[in-house]
Amino acid sequence: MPSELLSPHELRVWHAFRLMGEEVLARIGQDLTEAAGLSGPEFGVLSRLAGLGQGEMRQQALADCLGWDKSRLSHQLTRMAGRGLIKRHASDKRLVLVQITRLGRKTLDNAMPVHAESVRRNLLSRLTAEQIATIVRVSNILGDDD
Amino acid sequence: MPSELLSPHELRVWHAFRLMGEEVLARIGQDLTEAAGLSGPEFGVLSRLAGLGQGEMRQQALADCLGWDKSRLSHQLTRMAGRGLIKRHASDKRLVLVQITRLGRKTLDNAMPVHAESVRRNLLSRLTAEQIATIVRVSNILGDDD
DNA sequence: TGGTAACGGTTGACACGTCAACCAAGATAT
DNA sequence: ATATCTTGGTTGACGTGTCAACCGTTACCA
Repeated sequence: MPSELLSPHELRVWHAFRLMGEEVLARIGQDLTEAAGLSGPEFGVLSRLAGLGQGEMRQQALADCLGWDKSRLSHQLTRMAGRGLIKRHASDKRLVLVQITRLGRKTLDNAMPVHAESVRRNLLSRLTAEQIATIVRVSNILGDDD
Repeated sequence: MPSELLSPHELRVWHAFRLMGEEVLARIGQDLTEAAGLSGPEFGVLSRLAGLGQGEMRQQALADCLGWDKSRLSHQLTRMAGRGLIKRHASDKRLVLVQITRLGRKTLDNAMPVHAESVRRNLLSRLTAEQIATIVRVSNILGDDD
């Protein structure tokens, strides 16, 4: 049985795991911000909105496909509406439709190639096919709720 | 040459990569908070402080070994001082010593086994030795600045 | 010696996330 | 029909992160 505390080796694995995600995410976020003026979360919202929803979507559905809770999305949308990237308008009285604006669409179109290039440069092109396969398998394993 | 945009497969890899880190980090952070009343960042600060510094350390050194910038650490320490987990006191006139308090030490001692158990349950024990080795190798590759 | 650069740290503004409380509208049960 | 639950969404408070500006102090160089 393992000791109560993490061994040096376990600690190294843990730190490696943490750093891996943080650094890559940060770099891609910076590329996005510098080249397209969009943050990571903003890019996520806009791309789902444009992709799955043809530009218009119920807030609920958007939250589900992002894996976010409603509060997080509501705050994010408030900020993005302030920047003019999306619009909210109530259809029926109790559900809200989120719509990508012309500016949002334009910014997204601009950001997509930047994002693709950054993901390839900072992640995909650095790894072998087997390493990538392991990443995907590990992600599925760790994503299970037990 | 790859198309300008990410292919469905590339997209799957990217999403898998993002989720992997976020979910595990979130779970461990929750375990820590619920069982020991400490957030992830707070745990990081306290454990470095107790480990490398015997409880007392220059702010600079602490930032370096956390991989944080001075501003981030300053904000974090302000909050933690407010909670009574650490104390700041100027030694010489221009550098600040950070010291873990009795409460900080006690909370950390309480949190360490919780942290170890959570890291094992949410990460280490779910993966094979080869998968763990790949993670560490991949982390080193992705950590390089190019 | 005087100017300037580097070091160590703080602060304020703002984006992001989480949690809990709240609210209105429908749906359900009794 | 009234009470209650669920759904969809907002809000406020607070912790976390980043960026840029700022401020003393020391070091270094002309």
